Amino acid sequence: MRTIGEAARASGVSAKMIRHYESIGLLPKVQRTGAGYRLYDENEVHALRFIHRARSLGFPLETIRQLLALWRDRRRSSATVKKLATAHVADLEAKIAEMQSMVKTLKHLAHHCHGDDRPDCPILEDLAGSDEAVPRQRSA
Amino acid sequence: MRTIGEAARASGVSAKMIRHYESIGLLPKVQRTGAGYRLYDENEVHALRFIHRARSLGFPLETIRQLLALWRDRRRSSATVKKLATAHVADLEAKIAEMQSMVKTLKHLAHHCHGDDRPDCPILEDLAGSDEAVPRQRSA
DNA sequence: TATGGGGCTTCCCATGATGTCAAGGTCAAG
DNA sequence: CTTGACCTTGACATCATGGGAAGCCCCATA
Repeated sequence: MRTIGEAARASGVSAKMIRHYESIGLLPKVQRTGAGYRLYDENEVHALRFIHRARSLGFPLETIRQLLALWRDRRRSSATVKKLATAHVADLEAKIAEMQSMVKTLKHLAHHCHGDDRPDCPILEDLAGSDEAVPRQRSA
Repeated sequence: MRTIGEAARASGVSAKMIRHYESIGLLPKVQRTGAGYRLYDENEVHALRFIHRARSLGFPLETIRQLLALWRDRRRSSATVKKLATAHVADLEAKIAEMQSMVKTLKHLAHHCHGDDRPDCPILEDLAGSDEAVPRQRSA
């Protein structure tokens, strides 16, 4: 039986987050000492490590909730787990693609920016709407 | 002069966000009608478009604040702008690398997961700490 | 002119995951 | 008994955005 601080150190999840996970029902309420201190046994610390690892792979807490349930369910099908993982991979890849597109654009713009004392800058021109830059009050 | 809804449609920034940007001082307070309706002129809509574009490139609002100031400063140096952009690119690339590492691990795990009715699943094994899975109460 | 619909106002709450800070109780060692 | 480390809860911050409620305003149409 460990206190929350010990469980935090043993799992890599901060005490703050352990309490938070409990408050949102990701973890069950654990035993308490007479003074109200939380006490964690080996199984609970193991679940914390599970969460920590899942977070490090970017899984959102809601998915981790499902993963934990599957982990505990001896009758689970690996297909269910795999679906969650591949869906997460798709999410990640979508975000990566979006960011790569940003990087591409930004690098292109930065490449054409002198980066000296002069004020002229293709980056600002792009942001300002290069193809429509400061239209002199198009009477609309 | 446009109302907030018109400015939103013209800029791509939601009315909700326009108000928010004003409240955090990203945008100056604009003119109001007698009834309290905000009114936007062409310059202000232009600034909104600027923000919209910058957000689409992933710039955080604090950086956009600086970019707006530079945009308005005729005595700016393009070097300053370029620094902001390249720093942002570095941020993006760091996040991309992190996510790519997640994807790599997840794909590897998923590849070895049967994805059928059986419960055995390398993904869960990894999360559970494959190399240390359920240590029978290591008396610590 | 009355009424309705749509737009505007402000304010509060929620998201997702985490952190910081504060005020107070507790425990163990000295 | 004091001190310091640890625990408790709760509020607030981050970052950018959305949703919704309550209420006022404006215009068009019947």
